[in-house]
Amino acid sequence: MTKLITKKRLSREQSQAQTRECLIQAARQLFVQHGFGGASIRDIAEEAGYSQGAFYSNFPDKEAILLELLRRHMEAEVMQLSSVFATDVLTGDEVLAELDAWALTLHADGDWAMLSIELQLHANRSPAFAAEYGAIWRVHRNALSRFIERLFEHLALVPPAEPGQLAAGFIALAQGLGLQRASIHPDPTGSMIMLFLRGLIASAQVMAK
Amino acid sequence: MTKLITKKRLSREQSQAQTRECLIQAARQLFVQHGFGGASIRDIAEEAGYSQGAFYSNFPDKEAILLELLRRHMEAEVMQLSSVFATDVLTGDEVLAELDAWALTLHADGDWAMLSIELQLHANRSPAFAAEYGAIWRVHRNALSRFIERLFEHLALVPPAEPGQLAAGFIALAQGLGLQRASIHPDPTGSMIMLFLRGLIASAQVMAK
Amino acid sequence: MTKLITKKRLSREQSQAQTRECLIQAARQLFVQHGFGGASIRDIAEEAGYSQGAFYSNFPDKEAILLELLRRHMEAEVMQLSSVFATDVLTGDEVLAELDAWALTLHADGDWAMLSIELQLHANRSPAFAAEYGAIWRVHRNALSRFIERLFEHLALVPPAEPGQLAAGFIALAQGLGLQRASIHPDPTGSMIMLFLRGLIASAQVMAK
Amino acid sequence: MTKLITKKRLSREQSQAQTRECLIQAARQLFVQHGFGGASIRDIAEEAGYSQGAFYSNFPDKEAILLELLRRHMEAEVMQLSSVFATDVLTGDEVLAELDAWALTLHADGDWAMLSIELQLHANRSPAFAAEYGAIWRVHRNALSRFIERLFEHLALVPPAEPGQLAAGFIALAQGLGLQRASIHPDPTGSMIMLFLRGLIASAQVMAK
DNA sequence: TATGAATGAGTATTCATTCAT
DNA sequence: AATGAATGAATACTCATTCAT
Repeated sequence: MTKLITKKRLSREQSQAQTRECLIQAARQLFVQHGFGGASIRDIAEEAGYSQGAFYSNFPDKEAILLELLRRHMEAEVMQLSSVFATDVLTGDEVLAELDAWALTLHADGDWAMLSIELQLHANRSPAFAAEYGAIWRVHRNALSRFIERLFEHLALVPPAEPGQLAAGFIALAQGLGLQRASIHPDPTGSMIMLFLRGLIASAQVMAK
Repeated sequence: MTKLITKKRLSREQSQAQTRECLIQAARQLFVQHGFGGASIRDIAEEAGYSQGAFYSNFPDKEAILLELLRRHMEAEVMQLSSVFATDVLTGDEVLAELDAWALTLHADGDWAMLSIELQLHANRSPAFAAEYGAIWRVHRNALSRFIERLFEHLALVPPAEPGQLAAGFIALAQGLGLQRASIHPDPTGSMIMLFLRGLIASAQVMAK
Repeated sequence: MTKLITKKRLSREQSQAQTRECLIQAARQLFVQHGFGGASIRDIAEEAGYSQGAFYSNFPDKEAILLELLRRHMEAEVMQLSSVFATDVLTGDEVLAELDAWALTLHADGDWAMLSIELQLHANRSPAFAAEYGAIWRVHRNALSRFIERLFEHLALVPPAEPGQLAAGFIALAQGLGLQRASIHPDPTGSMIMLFLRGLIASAQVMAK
Repeated sequence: MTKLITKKRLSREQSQAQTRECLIQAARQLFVQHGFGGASIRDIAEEAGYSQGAFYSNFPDKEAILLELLRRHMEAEVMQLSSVFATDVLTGDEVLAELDAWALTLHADGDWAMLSIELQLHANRSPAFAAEYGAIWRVHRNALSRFIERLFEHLALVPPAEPGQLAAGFIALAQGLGLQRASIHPDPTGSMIMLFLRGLIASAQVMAK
């Protein structure tokens, strides 16, 4: 997102918020395209239509803008999942339908897949970043985990493994497919995830009364 | 692996092979630790105990050593898979046991997961590299794909999707789990993969006679 | 020219202009002394009293500073020639006197000869540079060419060859003499040029009415 | 010139002489194409079909092969000029015809023009090289100088300047035109030189009896 | 707040040269 | 005499970061 040239006078705060926003969107785009290491602050600032100095007026360093992106994604993700939880009474088929929709969502936001991998990789290397990242990741996994739990309850089946582990597995699958999608071939991320999920359901045992 | 200071005289060829080997192992280690972009040739050469020039006497550029690592891993992988194919008469259960062993292998080589992701990411960004990488990747997937095909034949089941796609799915899962393992928690990649595989088997239809 | 340490506060623009100027003069000196290939950016920056980064804040690459030097010389050259054209009514002898003065000017700027050769050599090897260089060179030759044309008109003589070719010949002579001057012996470039010019005049035919 | 693969056994000396010759021709070609600084020893050795070590078995360093090229050119040049002097009785017109032929020779050996400039430039920068180069250059100029002297004697004219200076002027002109020829336009070096020479003749005074 | 010139440490890569074979 | 792996210093160029304006 490039700097908007507007005639309306913005208050100081509004104007700063706009600068921040432009920088964040530019960073997002460039991290996705070239990775965290491959995107330079100069390029981010330029893409946003500002100077390098503007970057440092808004963020202490390069890592900070990556964390901001993570924070934003988490917010979106949480909202999405909680909207699924909103309607509490669902049949097993309805839940699967919801999941289908969620899987397609993953597919749609192709950018996020790459960004998510950048985040993960950076966490693997920067302990400071790992702490913040880990916390957010756990929230994400727990949400997915509770979802899976509920799904099996609805179906009156015993999950074939601890729900937390299944959740981690699905996140891994989504990340791995995202990694491939960019280069290998246009692949059906969504349907792949559903395929594995249906497999898990098929192999689950009926719950003991 | 640092340069070995040996008193034994090595022949020319042996000495060169040693240098090459040291550089490759140093590169492997540093690529895993800091990523392709994060590992400098200076560091690789230093870690190996040689000068930067020694690197360029052995490899045309930085990408070349990454490809060499890929080539080596593939050789190992292919040997491993073909050893499973060696004994032709296996019951369904025997094949699953073999697979269990194979899945544990994946887990053992923890480094490879990270390296594999570096490879994939670099391919996503360097078209020249992507060409070479893609070729090797396809070989890998096809080997796995034929394996899956055989497995379902043995079990007299119809695979729930095209074997090539299932293969890609398992590779994605392994990569994604590897990505998590380094930072999140020590998790049982192998058993996760078996879990999904058993699910697929459970959801497959019996083959029509 | 080394960085001037001044106590006076300079405005932003003035300070940048000073940096640029120091770099240009340092580059000029080192290109003359060691050639384009032999002068490193590190040396240029150091000679100017700045960091290498300062160079790249002011010029996109090494070629750019060479072009800047060319541009500057051309401006000076064009101003000089146009001042000769200024007074329109000149007798043949007066024109020759003007030329004598101009030829001595060539001699004065001893450095330029070497720089001019560096420029030409670099153009012979870098097609990108050749394009820019060629354009400026043609302007130079055309100015000289028109001058020669006018001179022969004044003298009512037919030039013994196309003025453009004669201009190229004089430039070649000046460059060749410059090349020798640095090492062989201190020789009077100016008078040599006049000698050849008077020869051409002597061998020219009287213009038909 | 690439290594010749011959079945005939060469004596040790012959074989070394062949290696030397190949290296010299390869160096000649690459110095012309890329300049002295731009041609690497690795490239020269490779072009000749040998290893870098072979270069150092035959020449102490890079400058040595440049000097060897100079020495060879001098031999050729001296032979050429002395063949012109061979026939002692020539009319003025015959001498001009000879000169025409000589001028065309200059044109033909386009390579030498560039090499000559490389030589001159390197002499301007390396005092050690300059000493050797200067000696050879003076021989060349003196030969040309005596030639010009004789020409004017034949024509019974007083040369318009010291013959040594005229000789230097013609060499400069030839070098300058050579410099331009590579990049600017296909130009008539030979005829340009004759044009200037005829001019000098036209402007010369008849010799006092 | 935002600018962007300047810094200094870093990058991949090249090269003349050495030396054990 | 010829090889070519290895060296060490140099090269053009990039980048996150600082700071006077």
